Amino acid sequence: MASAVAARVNDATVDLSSTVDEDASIGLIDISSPEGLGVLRHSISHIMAQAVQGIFAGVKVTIGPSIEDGFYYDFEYSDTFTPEDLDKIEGRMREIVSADHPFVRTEMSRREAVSFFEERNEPYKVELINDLPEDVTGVSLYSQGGFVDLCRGPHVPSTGMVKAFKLLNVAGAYWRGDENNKMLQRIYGTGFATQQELDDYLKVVEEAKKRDHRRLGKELDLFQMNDEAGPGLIIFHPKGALLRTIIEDWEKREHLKRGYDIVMGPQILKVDLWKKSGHFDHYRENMYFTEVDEQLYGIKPMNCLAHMLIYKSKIRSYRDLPLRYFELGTVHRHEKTGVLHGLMRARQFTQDDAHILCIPDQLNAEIRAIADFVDYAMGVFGFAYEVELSTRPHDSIGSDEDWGLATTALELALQDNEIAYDINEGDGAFYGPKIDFKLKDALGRKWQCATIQCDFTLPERFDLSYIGADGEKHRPVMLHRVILGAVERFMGVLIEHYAGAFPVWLSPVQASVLTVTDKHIPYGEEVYNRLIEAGVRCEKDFRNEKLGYKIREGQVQKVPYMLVIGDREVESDAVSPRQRDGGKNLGSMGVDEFVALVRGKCDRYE
RNA sequence: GCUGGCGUAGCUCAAUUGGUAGAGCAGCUGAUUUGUAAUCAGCAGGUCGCGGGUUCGAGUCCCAUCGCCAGCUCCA
Repeated sequence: MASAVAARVNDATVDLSSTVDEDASIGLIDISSPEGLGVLRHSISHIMAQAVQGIFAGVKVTIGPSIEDGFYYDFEYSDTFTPEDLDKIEGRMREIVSADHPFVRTEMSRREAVSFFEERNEPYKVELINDLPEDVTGVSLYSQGGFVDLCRGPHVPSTGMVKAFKLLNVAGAYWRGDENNKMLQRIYGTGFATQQELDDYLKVVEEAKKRDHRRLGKELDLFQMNDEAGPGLIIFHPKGALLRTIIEDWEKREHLKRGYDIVMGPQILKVDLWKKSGHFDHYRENMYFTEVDEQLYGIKPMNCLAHMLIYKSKIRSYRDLPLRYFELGTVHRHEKTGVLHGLMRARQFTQDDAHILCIPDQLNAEIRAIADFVDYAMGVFGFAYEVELSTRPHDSIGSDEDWGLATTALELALQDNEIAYDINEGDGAFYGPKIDFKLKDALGRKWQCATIQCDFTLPERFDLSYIGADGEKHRPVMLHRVILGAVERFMGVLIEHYAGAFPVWLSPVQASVLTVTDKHIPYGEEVYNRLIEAGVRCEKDFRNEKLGYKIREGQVQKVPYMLVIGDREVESDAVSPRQRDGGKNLGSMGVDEFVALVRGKCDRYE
């Protein structure tokens, strides 16, 4: 702990929700450690609050925690903060830092604290104290340079500890995260132990912007969103549609390998069926409807209904189960405009959806098989993922017994597969618990892709049954599950993950044939045709441009291989592939050899 | 949906205090025939998101609307 960035922390133990610890311990903490960094950022947020109140009269403070990549503080203020204001605030913060005010902890009884903040006209702080559990008798306050804040701590010893910080942006946020509450102004910032780390972080953020899938989607000519078509609707261009086709073909093969049946349902179904399923009552706000011949139809926001009808189309025996119905199901959901986000959150999208109907005894094996499938898929596409188990929410239907059974089934399957998971209390679907698999995108956002959900409701509502060995009717259990989630969202995550430079098997264009001069066009044409015939996804660039120009364009378009065709290639009936990654020239090889090279990169996924 | 910001050529961006819209790239034409990340020249391209208003005059100011971006909320 001799490091220059080590800081003494006045108190690392007292919690606001506990009674005051009279002998608050003095700890040591390294502000370059994750915990220490959180403390540092929290201290910076206090400094920011001090600066804001020093500059703008009448600002009321609320809360200001550290978060994953920095910190924020929420303020109530009559005017709105501008980017110029952020500069001003930053300037004032630097003054506070140079003054090196100590952070001083004091303790008060609840009553004292309430009157203290009432006097200072800080109603949000008063509310926070009043909402503490009844058994809390005292609270802690921290002050630095005359600014006092209700806070459980800990903090760094003094403002001078702060070496590197930056305010990033201002945005709205509801008081206590409730949209019925007043909207506050949230100032985001970040801080690090050293300036170098801050600079590195800002560079990463900049880098991440460059791989934003919406930007790359345009640059690589994959898709567009169009005002005239409508918000949240994706129009796939040839290369995007090809990428999607490659993914969907992979899906179909993999599902058939695993004993799924491919099915297809209609896009619209009579409204009565949606009433029967419960969607009309629970999900109407997000549905589109259409009326034909005085009959109201619901445009499907989910694919389950047709699958229910397929199951019901004849009497099922226990010998038939499990039945696994798979559909690349296109759904429409009327998402609020503010949540739309390129491919990641659209109003029309296609799920790699399946419904598995099985005997309760088969549940464990089915869930484990799905978890294996997900793990395999993530490996194939090159992703790490996290797993969460979401349990019963307050607003839910079904018996305690069913919930217990289903939750246990999910949990046991995870344990049997030795998968680490977090519990997400109360975040299940209203009809059953679920396992969520989450991927991280380039900006560190987590996206739910795969999910496995138990459902007792639909089999009940549709009165599904099978004839057991005992000759009696029994109710099957149902699993909803997706592997990649929505194909569109998965493509968005893929684009950002690979920054558009897809592996060969996914690249919509695997190779581009480039001629050096016009006289090489006939041989170039021949090579191009042979490649197309061999199934290599190929483009040709026979324009009258210098080679360097065409190479550059191929690199910008992230084509895995560029085949330069000049005198040498014509004479030897060969190609000389240039590799996208690293720009390495692979040397002269026959066309067949190159085809084998490309196929070798794709085979294992077929 | 909420708060804030932003909408100018296919793309990325300019346009003093309101005074007739400009550049680079891409596109087209021509010259050039070129060996691993941008050859040169010329041409063309915009109802400044859409609709109102203020003004002698609006890309610029005001109102409304649509869309996009960030965050919040939501995410059966």
